[in-house]
Amino acid sequence: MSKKIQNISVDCVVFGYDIKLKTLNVLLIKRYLESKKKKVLVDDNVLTGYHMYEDETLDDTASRVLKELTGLTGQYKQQFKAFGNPDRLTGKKDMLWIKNEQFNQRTITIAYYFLLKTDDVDIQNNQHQAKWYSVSQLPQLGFDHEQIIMEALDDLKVKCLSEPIIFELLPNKFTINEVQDVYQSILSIELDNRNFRKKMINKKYIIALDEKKTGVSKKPSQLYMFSKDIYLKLHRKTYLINL
Amino acid sequence: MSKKIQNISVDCVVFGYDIKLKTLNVLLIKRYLESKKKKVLVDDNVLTGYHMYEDETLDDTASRVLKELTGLTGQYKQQFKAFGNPDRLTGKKDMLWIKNEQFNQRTITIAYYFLLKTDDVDIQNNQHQAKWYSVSQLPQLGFDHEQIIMEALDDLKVKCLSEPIIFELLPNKFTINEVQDVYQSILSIELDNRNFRKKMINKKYIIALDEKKTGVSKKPSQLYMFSKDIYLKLHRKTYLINL
DNA sequence: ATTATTAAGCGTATTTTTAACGTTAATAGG
DNA sequence: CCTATTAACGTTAAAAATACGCTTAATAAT
Repeated sequence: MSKKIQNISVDCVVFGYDIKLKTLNVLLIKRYLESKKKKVLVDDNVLTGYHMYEDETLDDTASRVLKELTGLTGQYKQQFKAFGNPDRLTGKKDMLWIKNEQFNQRTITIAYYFLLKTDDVDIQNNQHQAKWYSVSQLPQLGFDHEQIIMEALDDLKVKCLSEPIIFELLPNKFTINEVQDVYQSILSIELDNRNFRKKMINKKYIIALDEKKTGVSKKPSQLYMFSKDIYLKLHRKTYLINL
Repeated sequence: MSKKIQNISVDCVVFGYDIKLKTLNVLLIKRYLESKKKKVLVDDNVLTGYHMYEDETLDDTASRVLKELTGLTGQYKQQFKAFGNPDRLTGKKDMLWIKNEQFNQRTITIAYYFLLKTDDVDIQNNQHQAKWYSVSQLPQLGFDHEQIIMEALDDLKVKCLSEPIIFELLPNKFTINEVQDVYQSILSIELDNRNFRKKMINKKYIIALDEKKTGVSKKPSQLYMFSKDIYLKLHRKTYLINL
């Protein structure tokens, strides 16, 4: 077993999109304070994160965090920022009693976010009591984790406008309106359905299937899939100065 | 004096724009290997970076690196990625002799880039023998520093298209053609001068001065300045899905 | 069975932006 | 005074974004 690196951790913002409720969520766990003498439940929530091992890459550590939390592997992940203010772990007054036992050293955390579907996570049988929270209604958060989530969301907002990562949040087969809903959830805006639809259908890498989605809505809706192959073939970067 | 954190460093990619040569450059120093017994000059170049101190923020450390290297403070800086592969410091064979003395521990580095003008740095009286190298003709680089520079450049390419950071590389008063040259240097592309000029002049935050630049070229050229105030007032983000 | 409701989907006019390229203007140097 | 050179203005056509009217096919209510 490889050695833990004590002062470096990887924290993961696990974004999960709920296709039925049309909400972007974050997976959070309850926080415990542990010292040699006692273990106390704190009344707030935190991201999951682990310390790095000596022989791991940063990406490895992030993947390990996700796997232990959700059982999932191979999901889209993105390192977006390192956090390391000296007071980031000791901001709260209720933690002073434990300060010298657990937090006698600075911890720098490298923050990642993951993109997946809430449906893919079995939230019931979960040792960490993990729960989904809508990004628009976050509960009380521990440490600097609210800041970390907000900066993850900012990065996601920028990135989803220029890269097709939105499809990481949807099933393989989706309707145009479902894509629109994802954008609206992430960006907190309203889009014109007719113009959005036109734009999407014109993309060569959005492929109409011989299949319709029935039952859910009034009129059955056309199903599409995203072809990463076609996207990659067509997209050598075009530079558009847009200040 | 505060304690050094042994396994966390901040490496800085110092981008300097040379307005006369129209090149984007990186400031590099010669690499030395130091052990208790000897100090040897290695035949390659590296970025500057220091270990963090216990009471510093990451931004503080980055600013300290730049100040010690160039004497400058308050320059534009951007944290862009953390690097931490287990083998990142020990890739080269010539370093095996020193491996167990200096590099017995993993070092994670948080990488920043800075934007400034080559003119602002006094390269002559420099204790580190720092030198500018064009990003298109980089010399032999130590560790994983070539990768770090390339990823910094990638980030800069993306960011300069959506934020007005280009002006960090230019003097307060500049011509439209000088702005175009910066874009061309960073992006390695050619732009149509007439269309570029039109686009720039139409921006409300690009302000024509009562002054012309003479002597350098044939026809005297109009000088402009960038107003950050106006930019910030006008720019609530507009969302343009551009996949 | 008929009708109202609702989400899906098509179409068209207007404005804005991009892209391609022709032309004129002001200087330095001979 | 002529020429080379860089600055700067202008025109046009194509493409993209925006705004908005209208039809269609299902389900739910009467």
